[in-house]
Amino acid sequence: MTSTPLSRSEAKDLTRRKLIKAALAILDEEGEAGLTTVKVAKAAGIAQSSFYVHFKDMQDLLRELAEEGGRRLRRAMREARSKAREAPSDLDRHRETFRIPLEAICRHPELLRIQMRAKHDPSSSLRAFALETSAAYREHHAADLAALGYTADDERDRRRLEMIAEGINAATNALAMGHLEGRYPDLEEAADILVALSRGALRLLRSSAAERST
Amino acid sequence: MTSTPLSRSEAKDLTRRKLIKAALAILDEEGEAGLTTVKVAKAAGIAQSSFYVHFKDMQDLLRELAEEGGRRLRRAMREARSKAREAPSDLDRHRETFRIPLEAICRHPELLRIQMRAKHDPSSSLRAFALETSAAYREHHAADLAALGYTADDERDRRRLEMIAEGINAATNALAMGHLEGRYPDLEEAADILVALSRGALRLLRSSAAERST
DNA sequence: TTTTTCACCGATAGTACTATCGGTGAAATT
DNA sequence: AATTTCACCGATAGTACTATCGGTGAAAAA
Repeated sequence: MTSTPLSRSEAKDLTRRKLIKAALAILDEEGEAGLTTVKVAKAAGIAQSSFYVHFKDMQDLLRELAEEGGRRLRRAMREARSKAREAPSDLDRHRETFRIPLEAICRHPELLRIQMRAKHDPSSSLRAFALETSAAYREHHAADLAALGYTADDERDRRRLEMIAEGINAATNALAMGHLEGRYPDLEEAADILVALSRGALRLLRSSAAERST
Repeated sequence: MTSTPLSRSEAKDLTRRKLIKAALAILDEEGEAGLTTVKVAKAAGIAQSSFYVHFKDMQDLLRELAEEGGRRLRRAMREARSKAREAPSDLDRHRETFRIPLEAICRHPELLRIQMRAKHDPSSSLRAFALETSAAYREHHAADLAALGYTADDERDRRRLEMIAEGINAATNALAMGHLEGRYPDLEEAADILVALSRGALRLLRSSAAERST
């Protein structure tokens, strides 16, 4: 065992991280309603009153959580994009566009669970964050589809592209959750379905583009 | 104005319905966390303690709400099926399969909001109901797709059909919510997208069926 | 008419959580 | 070595909600 001659600030930072980690676990297991200073402090191994040494109140902790979540998400989206670019063919690139987020969700399912919950809960402190995240991911995906060659020239096509992105996102989340619940054991099959779904939608864009050029 | 010589049982039933209605409104506006006997009773115009004349506790009211919701949903699914059958062509039938639920959601968006929230909230008393509802709707939609001629013979195709149904359902909900939020003003466009999405997925089933018969 | 029933009331005990307080000891500074 | 700082502690006042109590008056039953 290594001895632990922690400086005061190091020790404080460690406790703070413990609080955040504990909050995340409780948030996932019991939801925002079950998240109390009593439980978080106990799980982090400190007194309830000491919670306030680190955060002004629970809102403050949740704000921090949202900021960290946002940072992680932006990093993940950047990485996903550069990874997908490595794919040799258009087909592979299209497929990677779905495989990567599916795997990301399965690596940290609690983040999606928390986000999906907050998105629809008007009382949630994380709601604004969840809505922003959703919008960011929708735009990201719309850009991905556009990068595959389905450029949207007019207002209507841009809206369509966004609808497709939103629909496909929702389907991605649903299938990932289904996988985690054990209903769809093979993640590759889920990716197949998503590719097929988006193919159908993109065919719509292509056909309307062809119509226009007639 | 008609005079109101209500019998005792009629008056009680009226109060009960007022409580349920108030609970639904609060559930939609503030979420399950904001649902208290104080607020529900006040909104229904009775004393907080009188809440217990009608329900054992809040769980009891939520159970009643879930049962009523279940009854409504089953009725709506029956009606949707018979309505879709009226469509003259296969194409129209396919489109109606999406138009009908989209319109149903927009008629009572609070029901979907409450359900989506409960589905992901482990602390929710309505969670079991939300999960059942989800599963029922998934099966319903899978049956709809099968009725369009995409019969699933083996295990793999059955699972695929279910994944498609789940994905399309999620997309339907997402687009309906987007419409309600004002992002997608035209519900017909949303239906177009959903038809296109499902077309793509069903093409996958058809191609694998063709492959098998080679 | 007399008696019983019961939906509703106000009061209140009990429970859970928040947020602040002064006190303590060890780390950091002087 | 003396002093200051501060992360943490236990205690507790304040707040919000739950669930039960006995009381009341009007409807229903006798």
